[in-house]
Parts: sequence; structure tokens; C-alpha cells
Amino acid sequence: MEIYFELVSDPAGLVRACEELKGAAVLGFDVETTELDPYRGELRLLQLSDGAKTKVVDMRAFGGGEDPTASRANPDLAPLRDLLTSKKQIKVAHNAKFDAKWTLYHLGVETANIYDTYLASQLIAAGEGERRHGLADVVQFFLGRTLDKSQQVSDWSANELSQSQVEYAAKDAAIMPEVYAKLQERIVGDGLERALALENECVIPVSAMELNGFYLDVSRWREQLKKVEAIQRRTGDELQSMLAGGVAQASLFGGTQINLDSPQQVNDALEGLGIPLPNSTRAWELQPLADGYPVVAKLLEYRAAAKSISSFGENILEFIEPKTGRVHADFRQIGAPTGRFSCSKPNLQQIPHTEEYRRCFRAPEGKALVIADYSQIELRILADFSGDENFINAFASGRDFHAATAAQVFGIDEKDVTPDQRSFAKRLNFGVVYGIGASRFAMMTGLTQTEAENTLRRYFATYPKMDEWLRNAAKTAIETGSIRTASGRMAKFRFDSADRASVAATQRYAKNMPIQGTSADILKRALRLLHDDSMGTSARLVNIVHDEIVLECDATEAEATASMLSAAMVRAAEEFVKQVDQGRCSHL
DNA sequence: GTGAAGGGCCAC
DNA sequence: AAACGTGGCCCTTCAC
Repeated sequence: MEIYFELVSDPAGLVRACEELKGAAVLGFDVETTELDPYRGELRLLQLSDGAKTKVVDMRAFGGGEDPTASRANPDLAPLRDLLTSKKQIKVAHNAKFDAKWTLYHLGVETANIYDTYLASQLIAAGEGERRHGLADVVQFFLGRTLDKSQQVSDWSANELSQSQVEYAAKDAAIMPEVYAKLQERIVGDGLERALALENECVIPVSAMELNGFYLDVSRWREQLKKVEAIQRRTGDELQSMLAGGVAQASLFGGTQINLDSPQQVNDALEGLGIPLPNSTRAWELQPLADGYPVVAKLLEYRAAAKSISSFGENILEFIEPKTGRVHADFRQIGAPTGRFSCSKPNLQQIPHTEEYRRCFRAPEGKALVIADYSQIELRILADFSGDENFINAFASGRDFHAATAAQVFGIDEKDVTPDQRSFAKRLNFGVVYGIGASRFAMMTGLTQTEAENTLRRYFATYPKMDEWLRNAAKTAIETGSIRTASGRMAKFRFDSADRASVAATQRYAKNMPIQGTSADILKRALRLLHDDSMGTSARLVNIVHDEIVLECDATEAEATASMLSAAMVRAAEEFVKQVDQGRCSHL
């Protein structure tokens, strides 16, 4: 495909180019950079295209470079900024977070009216199969054409870019309006407009969050690490000697050393000691044995320390960006088919919730962290979806939710609920949104199969409409092969109807997906509302953990930021479910 | 050496 | 026939 493009490298040329594109309703948008990380590299080219006319802007000619100071302040770039921030035109980009981050950092502007073809493609696929969502894959799938991406990793730092490089850059932007048209047709056809709007409106908040990064107190972190390392050494030594008796052959070098991190070797050693082994050496299987066998208790102690060292040790410090002194993790907007975010490098969504670890992620001097989470959001969504009066009633303000459930299920007064009964109710409440069955409930509570079945039966008899809703979700999944969240986000699945396990897995997933996915819808909506509300304030998004939002702001604005945050979260939730509490909101 | 698979465990 | 959903990351083991 031959395309018409123009390389723009002077102010007058840029004015003309932007003038030519101003009338288009849809603009393809792409950038080429020397690195993947905006803090590390240079924004080399910026491409915009209405599908017919394509402009490739040589950013180096406008003061571009690794340091964004010059390009951000360059008045010659005003026409480009106007175009990007114009709400009139849809900016179509593939994985727009990437382009948005570079333009945010190097041009100082928030791109408006983003349409992300990567997210759109993911929504349409609805978690189905092995489909890939790279631009070339999407072009192949939706347009039936092959896109050459070989120049993507070429050297974009050269002073003189080759003709094929510039042409590649132009093509990537030029094809976007066409990709947009095809995808949008499917989005509308599949009823995914609202879900995609949520996603597209989230791109800027997420881009900003990644650029903001999260401050980590390195000395507190190392302090904690030292403590755990000492525990690991001590428990490791003790465990070695306790296990020694169970190892068949003693080493020639005195002590018998086994690799404590090898489940296989540990398993053999435990067996040698005559310990009745469960199916695996997983913590929850070993826990019941810990009381009777000190060596098992020691193993669990060692494992906990080893896990902390390996997953939450020195490695996280390597993610601190020297330019900012902060951790800039990678958030995937549709990390799970349910719509949940995932996070990596490092995963800030799996930091242990204990005080020793959380205190390391603090606000820098003069700043404050404001943290808010939804209270029992998934259960509230289930209550709202099912309309079950008894279940909704358990949420009445001032009540202990799990105790209220226990009272209803066991037919007693709330003040007479025993700790055991409350614990059963709590585990049922959590399990029910995952489609728990009697066997699993029996295993986790120690009840017999029959007792577990009876308890479950009593639970669902107490909440008949909830039971009905869950059964109906499972039925819908089997009959239609798909299920949706409140925003219309869809999950498709294939299953083997002859295979009971596969059908059961599909039914469990179908019960959980709309709930988990609606929770994700709500969080995404909250991020957008919050972004708009926080304009002109000191509040900055620094982390999200499924139902929790973490902001950093000037210490003097902590109170105001906390009110703003919970207000935005409540408003977002109310767009999808009727009644919701803002949960806890704290600032430190 | 590199990479996939599997066990294990952190978060919600 | 009995496996409660979604992720990421670490380690060992084993094949290439």
C-alpha cells in the first residue's frame, strides 16, 4: 500500500500540517521513541493521520531529546498540542497508554478523546482463546491485511532516519482510522460501547499514574528486609537440623543439607520422618499438621520468610527510577478478562497488607497519602443484581455484615452469634461470589460433606433471590456461551458439554465474572471522575488495588483530597449499583 | 544457557 | 466427581 505522507521538521510546516488535519473527525495517532520508557529515551517522531493525509513530525527538530524541558516549553509545538488536546477529534492509537505517556511527559499535554484499538480488540475478543492483540494481529484479523512491523525495533536515535523508517511510522498512523471503523462496527454490534468508553476514558488517568510512580522509603524497606533475613537464617538452620533425621543419606561434610526451597526435597524429608503427607506441601494443607509436628510448623515459618525475601526483597528496589526516585509499575488495563487491572514490574497489587510492608510505601516530605477502598463491593454488587431483600438488609448501616448473615442463616438473634458462626458466615459470604461448592466449603471449614451441604442449603434458603441469580448466571453461560458485567463488558467461553468438570468450571466463572467485572467497571469509572475532579489540585493517582485507590497530595490538602476521593468513588459506584458505602478512607 | 511447566504464595 | 474467581512472581526441575 502506497500512502501519502509528509515529514514535518519546521514550525511553518507544522502549522500547515495541523491546519490540514484540523477538520478530520478521526485521527490516527502514533509515536516512535528511542526507548520504551519515557523517562529513559527520546520522543523521536509523532505521527497523525486522517487516513488520507499523514504527517510525520520530527520531534528532534523541535527541541526533542531525553530531557523534556525544551520540548514542553517550545511554543512552536502549540498547533500540535491544540490538535492533541482537542475534544473534537477522536485520537485513535494502539495501546494508547504508550503514546499518551510520551506526549504527557515530553509535550506536557493530556491527549483528549482517546480511542484505543488495543483495548477495543481485547473487549471484542472477550477473553476468548489465543487471540493476540498486537497492531499487526489486529490489522490481520479485522482488515485481513499484513502489516510489516519489522521497523518497530529499528534505531530511532539516528540523526537521519531512513526512508523505510519514516514510511513505517507513517503507515502505522495512516492505517488507524480504518482499523477504528472496523473495530467500532463490532463494538456497536456487540453492545460494548459503554464498556469501551470506560476503558478509553481511563487511559489518561492510568498513563498519569504510571508517570507519577509510587514513592518507596528505601531505608524502611531495607530495615524490614534485614529482619526477615534474620528470621530466614534462623528458621532455615533449625529446619535443617529437624529434617536431618528424615534424610536417608548423610552428607560427607557433616550436616545434611537439603534445598529448603525445593518442594520435592522437603517432601521427601518429611516423608522420611514418618509424617502423614497431604496431597501437596502447600501451606493450607500443612497447617492442620503444624500443631502435632513442630517440624511442619517450622517449615511454614521458613516458607513465609523465604517468600518475603524473594518476592518482596531487594528486587523491588531495582525498579526505582533514578530520575524520580520512585517506582513506576506497569499497569495493564484489561489485565484479566473480567476487566480487572493487572500490574507488574513490580506488582504493586500484591504487596503484603501487613503494617511492616505498607509503611514503606509512604508519602515523601510535605506530602500525604490518601487511601480509600470500597467496603464489601463485590457482595454489594451481588446484593444489587439479585435484589435479595434479606441479603440487602444485612448491609444495613451500623450492622456487622458477617454477624448479620450468621444471624439470618442460623435463625438466631444477632447478639447471640458465636465467633464460630460468624466465621462460617464470613467464609460463605466470600465463597459465594466465587461459586463455592459444598466440597470446598467442607474442606476449608472442617465440616463433613453432609454438614457443609446443609449449611450451604440453609444459606441459600435464607437468600433465595441470590441463589436464583447465581443459578441463572450459570444457566446463561451454558446456554449462550457468554456473560456480561453491568457496563456490558463481555466474557465468552468455550467448554466441553460432555465434561462435567469443564461445565462446572464455566458455571463458577459465570457466577464470578459479572461481579468481579462490575467491580472493575466501577473502579475504572471512579478513576475518570477522580481525574476530572482533581484538575488544579495537588492530588496525584499513585496506585490502585482492585477496590482501592491511593492518591498522593500536598499534606495541607489531605482532608480535601479525602473528601474528593470518596465522593468520586461513591458517584462511580452509584452509576452501576443502587447503594454503596464508600468504605474506609484514610490519610497518612 | 534458555525457557516452559509446575509448585507455591502474595494481593483482591 | 467431587478444585472457589482473577492476577504476578519466585523457585526448582527438566527438556532443548
